[in-house]
Formats: sequence, structure tokens, C-alpha cells
Amino acid sequence: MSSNHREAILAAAKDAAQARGYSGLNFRDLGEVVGIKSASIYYHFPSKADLGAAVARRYWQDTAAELETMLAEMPDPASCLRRYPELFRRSLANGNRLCLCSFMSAEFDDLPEPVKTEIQTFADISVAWLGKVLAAANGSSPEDNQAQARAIFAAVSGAQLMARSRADIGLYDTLIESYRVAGLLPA
Amino acid sequence: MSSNHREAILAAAKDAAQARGYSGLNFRDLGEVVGIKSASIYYHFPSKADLGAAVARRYWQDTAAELETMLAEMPDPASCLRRYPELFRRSLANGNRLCLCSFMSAEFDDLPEPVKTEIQTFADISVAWLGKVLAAANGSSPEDNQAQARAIFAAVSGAQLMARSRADIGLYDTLIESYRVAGLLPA
DNA sequence: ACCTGAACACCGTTCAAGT
DNA sequence: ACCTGAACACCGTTCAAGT
Repeated sequence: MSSNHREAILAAAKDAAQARGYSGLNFRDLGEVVGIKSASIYYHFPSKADLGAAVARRYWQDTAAELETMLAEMPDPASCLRRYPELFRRSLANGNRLCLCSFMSAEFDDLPEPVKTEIQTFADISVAWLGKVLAAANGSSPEDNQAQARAIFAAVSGAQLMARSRADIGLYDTLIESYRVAGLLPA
Repeated sequence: MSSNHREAILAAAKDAAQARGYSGLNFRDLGEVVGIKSASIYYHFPSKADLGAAVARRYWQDTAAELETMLAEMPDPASCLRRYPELFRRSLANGNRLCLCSFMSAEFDDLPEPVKTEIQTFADISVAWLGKVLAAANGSSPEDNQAQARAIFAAVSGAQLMARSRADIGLYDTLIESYRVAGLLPA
């Protein structure tokens, strides 16, 4: 109950940041969505930087949990790799939104240090997961697959960005398919 | 003389937008760089939207010219493809900046319609050029290479974005190399 | 514990007025 | 033609005051 507003702020801030970035986050709109005054948000988060870092932290934690669940429920690594792009697809399906990490990567120059750290962790856990799954798929070590894991992460991010710029989720699907044809992603 | 300020504004705005995006563009800073008051900028560009569109238009025009020059000076399509990523590399080398089109793609929701149009043209001319060069390289038609051309554009954009988030141009080079290994880019 | 009203400093933007 | 001063609206933040 007492933490309801805190959670609601985190959720609203996540949605807003995926659509308008860190610089587009503003406490007045957030307060309106949550149903409290903007000043009240400072009771839960001492500054915008703190809120941004909390949102980014929660974002990679949720993603990490989801990736682990996927791997647990579907131990076949090839299937996991095939389904990985669905993660980014869902943001597009949800109001043509971008990965939080991508948007904030663009905003690198204006990001408070703690926020930078958290979005780097998002990339780190994604790449680590991809490396692990690639390794399981081809019987080598995760270290040997780090380069391809990073390439997949970067390429999928780029596909999402391009699709967003046209508000065209079909373009995303086409790009992912092209990555498979080219051999960047396993068919 | 009279157009000096106009050109200086365009140049300063381009640099700023590649570092802080359209939303990060601000007339006070721009005026300071150019040496006039922020209000004076409105004489040259009736609104921020107009300035943004003008910057984006100039950006794709310059890029289109550069790509055509490259193709004219180095008719070997394989060499052109090998050098294509240098375009994005240069933005990173220039103060860890992002492609204007990428930043504004992230900002899609808050972009005035004319700005959207111009950055889509940037993607269009890039993809068209890549399709043309790919076709010349493998003896088919540009249409048959559209999918791969778009995939290359998206992937290279993603690599630049990821490298920016670490301020690590070496990561960009590694990612491009991984694309080559995977077969997305010709070796 | 949790929230608000009111205020402050700052900044993007506008526009009537200058030369 | 080109520029500016002054004002407006907005936003992040603070804080004393409410319950």
C-alpha cells in the first residue's frame, strides 16, 4: 500500500523514458499519471538522477529475470536464440517504444553517472546471456562467443531503432529475418 | 556575409543534435556558439522545427554527396562496402557523436512531421546506395539487395549506438569486424 | 509516513520593437 | 535585413506546512 506509489512511479517513468528518453522524463507528467503532485515524487526519489537510475536498474533486473526464465523453461539454446528478438519486438508493439538502454545510450552525454552504469549493466547482462546460449548451441565457451553476442545485441538494437523511426513493426521483423539470412543470427 | 550566420547556425545545430538530440537543441547555446542572441536565430529559422528540418535535410544531402563521391572515385563496389562503416566511425571520432538520424529516430515521438520526413530520407538514400553497391558487387539488381542493404544500415547504426554508450570507438571496430565474420558485411 | 501549495531559479520560445 | 530586450510558459527542486 505505502509502496504502491513508488512502484507506480517506477512503472510510469519506465514507459515515459522508453518513449521520450531520460531528458523527456518530467515529474509533473509523472505525478499526473500516478495521481500525486510532482513534489510528492521527491519523497520516494530524492532526485531525477536517482529515479532514472532506479528505473534503469529495475529494467535490467526484469530483463535478466525474464531471460533466465526463458532459458529454464526452454533449455534448447537454438529456440532461445530464435526467441531473443521477441524481447525488443514487444517494446515496439507497446506503443512503438524503444529499449530503455538504447534511448539512454543516445543520451549518453547528458546522463548522470549512476544512470550510465545501470544501462551498461543492461547491455552486459544481455550480452552475457547471449554468449552463454550461443556457447550451449555450438559447444564452445561463452568467452569464444562474446564477439558474436555483442554483434547480435547491437544489430537487434539497430533494427528496433530503425523500425521505430517508421513506426513499422513489420520492418523490424524483416530486418531480423535478414540477419538470419546473412548468418548473424542462427536460422 | 548575410548568410554566414545562417550557415554557422546550421553547423552548430548539427553538432549539438548529434550529441544531445533534437530535444537537446537549444537556442541559447546555439546563439552563444554563433555569437548572436538566441532570439536572433528566429530570424533565420522561424521555429525550432524549421531549424531541425533544415539541419536534417543538409545532413542527408551532405551524406548523399559524399557517398556518390566515394563511388565515383572508387568504382570497385567491394571497396566501397568495406569503407561504408567509416562514415559512422567518423561521428564517434568527432566527440563520440551519434548519427543525427539515429538520435532523432529515438526521439520519434517528439519530432515535428517535417523533421521525421528528412531523417527518413537519410535512411532512404543510405539504403539505396548500399543496395546499388551490393548489386554491383554480386551482379544482381538493387531491388534484390534491398533487404540486405537495410540490414547493414540498421546493424551499423546499432554498433555506433552501443559504442557511444561506452565512449569506446574500439568497440565499434570490433562490432563491424564481427558483422564481417558473420557474413552480414562482405569481408 | 506520506503528501501538498507555493515559491525559486532556470531555460526554451515568442514577439514587439529597435537599427 | 538583421538583431535584441523583455516577457511567457515550463520544469526541476526545495521547503514549510498539512494529515
